[in-house]
Amino acid sequence: MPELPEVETTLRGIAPHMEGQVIAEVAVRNASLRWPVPAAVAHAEGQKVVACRRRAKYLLVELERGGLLMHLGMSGSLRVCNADDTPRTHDHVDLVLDSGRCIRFNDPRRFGALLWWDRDPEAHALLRDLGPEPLSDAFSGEHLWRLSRGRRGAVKNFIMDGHVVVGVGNIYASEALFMSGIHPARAAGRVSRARYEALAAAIRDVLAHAIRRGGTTLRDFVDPDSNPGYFAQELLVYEREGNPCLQCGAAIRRRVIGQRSSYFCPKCQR
DNA sequence: CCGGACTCCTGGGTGC
DNA sequence: TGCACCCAGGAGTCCG
Repeated sequence: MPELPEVETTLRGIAPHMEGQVIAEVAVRNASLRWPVPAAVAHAEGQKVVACRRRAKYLLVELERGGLLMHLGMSGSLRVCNADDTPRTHDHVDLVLDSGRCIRFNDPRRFGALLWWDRDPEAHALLRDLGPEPLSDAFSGEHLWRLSRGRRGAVKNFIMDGHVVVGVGNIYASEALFMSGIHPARAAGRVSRARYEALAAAIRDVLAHAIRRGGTTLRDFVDPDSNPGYFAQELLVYEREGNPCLQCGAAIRRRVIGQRSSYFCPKCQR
């Protein structure tokens, strides 16, 4: 899944198929996702898709009245197919369009979500308290620096906290900290303002680059038209434990921080 | 408010 | 081949 670049790639894949189309049917084969898929998703039927958007890693399908909120969790994906294509294992929900095409939600681990909202998705409990988008003007080194004062938790956990900034998942957190020379376990409150400027720039760069490349392909990510992403081979530290740092040659280390694997260069990152 | 642990679930890889 | 075990991209929730 889906870190932010994969979600953005997914959005760009489905939007042209959905916008302006009427949703003929929401076919739920398995409602037990992270939260039970509510019966209210049927309100989408007969409605035209006004726009598809993304907020953090949530996909928003805006209809004339209300809309759908989707999250891909750790293993979810959407693909575009024909409504009469035979469903595969873990194909839990279809958004069938009047065009005869179908947006099919597949999620082996079922950590994903499909919810309904009535008005103003930004006010939804899941979206309300989120931090800025990393590729927006509201995100900066100054923002990170200000929020981090006095915080003693690891900087890696800090930048992965959606209340601070959205969309920085485990892979890109490791990558951005390497790019800015900051040790992932350093206390967030003990990183200087100048280094937060470098970190914010690295977060932007790594996410923007991954989006341009169509998302990472850590294991089996495919975009909605079933093309794989091509970013994985460019990762600098992630899953490179024991391999030489591309900057200094020291062995990359792996360490669990906040229950997640973190990769870093012990010489380049302080 | 903050930080850490736990939780949901399936599947792929590894080692015996 | 079988099986036990470990690990995995998220993030809400609970508890101290």
